[in-house]
Amino acid sequence: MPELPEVETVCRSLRARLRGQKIARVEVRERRLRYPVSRQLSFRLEGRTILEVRRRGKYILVALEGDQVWISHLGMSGKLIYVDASRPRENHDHIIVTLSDGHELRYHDPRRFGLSLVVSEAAIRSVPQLKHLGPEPFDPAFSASYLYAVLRKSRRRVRDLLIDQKVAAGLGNIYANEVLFHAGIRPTTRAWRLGKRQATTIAEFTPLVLEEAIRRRGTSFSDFRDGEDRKGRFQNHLRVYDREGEPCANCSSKIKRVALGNRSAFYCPTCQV
DNA sequence: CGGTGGACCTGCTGGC
DNA sequence: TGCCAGCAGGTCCACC
Repeated sequence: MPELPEVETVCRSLRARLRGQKIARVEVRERRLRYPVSRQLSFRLEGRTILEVRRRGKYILVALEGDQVWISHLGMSGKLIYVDASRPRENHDHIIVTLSDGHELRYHDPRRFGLSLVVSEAAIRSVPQLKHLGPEPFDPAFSASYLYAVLRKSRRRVRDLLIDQKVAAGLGNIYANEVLFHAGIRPTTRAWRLGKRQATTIAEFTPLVLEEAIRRRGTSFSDFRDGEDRKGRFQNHLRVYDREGEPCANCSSKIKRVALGNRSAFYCPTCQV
């Protein structure tokens, strides 16, 4: 569910709420996430003060005093929400963090595809899930020449390449499809067939689309909520994703859907070649 | 190494 | 109304 814009929205909405707070207590009610939650999670978090909240790809990093970082991934259906402690607990509230101001931070994830672990700052580089992440789309390293070099040597479909976290950290199926619409390229196109100009267009549109989605606080179909449990609004501005049969905003052709691997790709048959 | 398909989960929707 | 298949924003692994 949550791709870069959604994770960034969660981080921004939590940042001011969490900074400076002390973690009073951590209750793990369900350890069976994508990876089992360590029995030492509570011990490593309790008593520490939160310094900052940051993001890497689709991972949320909460830095704590004492050189510890609490890393969360929301999988497909996860939420990390800051709520009043009096609010009733819900099914699938797997981790409850009690804060010094009387609020709780709740990790909620029906499908349990997420992750939650604590490491030292120095160990972030060696966390298996993080160490192969590619450049952030807002980083200068995500340049036209970088992307062209990656595209030209791959026989994969361009949509598959763009959602590979080694290529661009944080891009997922929604935004890969949206970027390709703006670039005028079909998601099914083999990457090596694209030229420098097309690589440049993709490299330029990627941060623009993501920035626009962040401005609208992410895409909420059913699950996604920000750190205060509010929906995003970008679902109303999608050009192709989940719009099969609807008219293209540019040319009114019907948007098409194709299955690529196990997941859907969407495109305008007229605007995307 | 690259590509494909399935597995991990729950919940919602649409067709019959 | 009820049941069931299909599908969902992510990631990893086995297999060819």
